[in-house]
Amino acid sequence: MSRKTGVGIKEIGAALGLSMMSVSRALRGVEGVSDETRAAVVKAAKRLGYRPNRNARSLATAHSTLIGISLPTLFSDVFPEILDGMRATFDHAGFDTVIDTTDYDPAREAAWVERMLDWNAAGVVLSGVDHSDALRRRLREVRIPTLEIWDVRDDPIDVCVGVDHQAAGMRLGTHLVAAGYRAPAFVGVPEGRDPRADKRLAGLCAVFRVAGAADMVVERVDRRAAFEAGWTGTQRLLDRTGARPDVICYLNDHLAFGGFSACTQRGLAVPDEIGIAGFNGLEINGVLGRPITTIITPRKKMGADGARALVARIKGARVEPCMALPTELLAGGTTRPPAPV
Amino acid sequence: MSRKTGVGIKEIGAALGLSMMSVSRALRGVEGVSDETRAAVVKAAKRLGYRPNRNARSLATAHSTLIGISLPTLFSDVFPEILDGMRATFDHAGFDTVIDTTDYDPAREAAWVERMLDWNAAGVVLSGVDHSDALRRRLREVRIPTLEIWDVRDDPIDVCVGVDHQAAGMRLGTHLVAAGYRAPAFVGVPEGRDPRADKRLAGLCAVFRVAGAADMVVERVDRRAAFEAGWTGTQRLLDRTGARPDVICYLNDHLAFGGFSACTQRGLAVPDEIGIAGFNGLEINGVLGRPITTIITPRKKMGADGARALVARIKGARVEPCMALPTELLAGGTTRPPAPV
DNA sequence: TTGTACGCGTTATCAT
DNA sequence: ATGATAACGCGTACAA
Repeated sequence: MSRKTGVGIKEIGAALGLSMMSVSRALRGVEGVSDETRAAVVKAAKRLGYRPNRNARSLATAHSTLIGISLPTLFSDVFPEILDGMRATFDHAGFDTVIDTTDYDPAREAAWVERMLDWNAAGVVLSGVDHSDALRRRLREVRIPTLEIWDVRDDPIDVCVGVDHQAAGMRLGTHLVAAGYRAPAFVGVPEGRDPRADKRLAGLCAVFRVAGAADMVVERVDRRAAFEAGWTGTQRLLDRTGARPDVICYLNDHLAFGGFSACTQRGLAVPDEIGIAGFNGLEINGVLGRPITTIITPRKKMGADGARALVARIKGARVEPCMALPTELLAGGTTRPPAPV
Repeated sequence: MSRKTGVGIKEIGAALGLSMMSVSRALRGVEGVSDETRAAVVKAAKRLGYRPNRNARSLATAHSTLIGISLPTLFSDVFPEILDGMRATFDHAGFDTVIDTTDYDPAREAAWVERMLDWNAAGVVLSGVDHSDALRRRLREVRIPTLEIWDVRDDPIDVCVGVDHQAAGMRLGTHLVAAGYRAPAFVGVPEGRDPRADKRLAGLCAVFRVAGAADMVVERVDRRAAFEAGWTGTQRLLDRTGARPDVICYLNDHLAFGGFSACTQRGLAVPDEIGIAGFNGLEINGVLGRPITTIITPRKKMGADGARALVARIKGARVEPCMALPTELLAGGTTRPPAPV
């Protein structure tokens, strides 16, 4: 239609008898305008209710202030917390953030990256570090600053900030082994759906294997609802003939709480008959009489650090390509204390 | 800079000896191109890796496929669920969604609306129906399709889809009064922060007042973390000299669980010594041995219905301006059953 | 069916 | 310090 949108630079210029360029310069705060004309322009812009047209600006400059953030899900507070950490930094630096959720679908993630590129995004944030070669190549080709958050690897697409999930799994496993557990089980989502959880599971398995424990029994539940997934997975696990785990590890604390609830409802004493361990250190843990044994991850700091790194990359600075943040073991009341040495 | 971005319509035309318009028509799927040229164009576009420039398109058409969604917070799963309901519809209709969180700050919401207008957004979604007159006027002035979600009022800015929070509060109150409770308390966030919670509280107060109950005791906690807010608020409430509530209502089920936990830790028997009631019907309720008495809200359906309404408005259709969705009372195990008549 | 001319609002470049 | 001109990539209107 080529319809006019409203008050533009042209109108301001007309009202003041100035060229569009002077107005543009004045508004952007760049050099080359006298203080008085700048003041006049700013005043007129305010009076006329001028609003810059971002599309036109992006078209002219071939870049935008958009940062696209791809998250698998917004449930369970984990990614909202990471987001919380990123947002302040991005806002402060003048970027607009666009969030998309992929529901753990790589195809959706790839499609979303293309859409962001269509918008001339300034940068993108992906969750995790497991992406197809095609996507990795594509992002490097177009040289768009890219942050991979929540997980780490030595060769990120551009920069990554997260925690070492396999190491976290090993750390938890070591603690459980020290407590004398030898028949571990794991309740999570279908394999491949959450690569981070798979890595943590791998870490657990490795430690228990070394300790000569029984093989890890794994129960996978395909549900979005975390508490219910933990509850259902635990019921199914304990219904299995021959499954006699002495400790159950969960994808995260919400699943663990669901599992804890299921165990209690079955009359199993925690931690005497069965141990329960989660992951993340979610806030529900702060109100439980018996805190869940877990690994605390610095989600907010991760978001803040990641955002800072991405902004630096956008500005052309070099930054450490891989930042692994420390985690903390919380020895809760849902597992036995480690045996004294 | 005026730098070229990549392969555009021009390049495709040049490669095929066609005018830009034929290429544009072919790519957009509009009439006026022979099937063979269209096929050739599509093939060439794919081969050359053509990607449309959304900024240019928006600039030319004075509208975009962007839908801006403003949410107060992404914690506690409530808004993620509403979002979940909206997303599928918007995606299917070809819209890109941009999410922003305001942390319950009206100023942030207003600023975000302006940014969306700068991007020529196709429509906006606001949370709740309590917005400043200035914002209401502004949105109506620019005639942008606007959905207000989660709450209802007779005169929305454009359309609203939600539940009647005061009625929900009254419904819960009626149930509690029938169960014999006469000394109510409420634990929530500072007044004005969550207008929906304030309305529910008003509904509760009205019902208890009519029943001749003691004045509602209100404890407000300023915390983002829901479980902990409920826990802390309950401790503070019960530490007050003279506060002897027989039932505590909470802003939502997560706060209620925190409160339940606090009561249990203080040795109070639920529901015999004290009743606990929440709101929303969050999924944690599905794993508790003693489900929390609550009002179940249809959050996913709300999102879906709302998105459909907004898409209809964007397409110029008239729709019912106010859609109030039904809620459901869940008589859980944290309150006494209603006395028999 | 296809092409030409121009505009969308802004910024870059080169002049004055 | 300020202005004129062209360009960003695409779509509309109208002509051929």
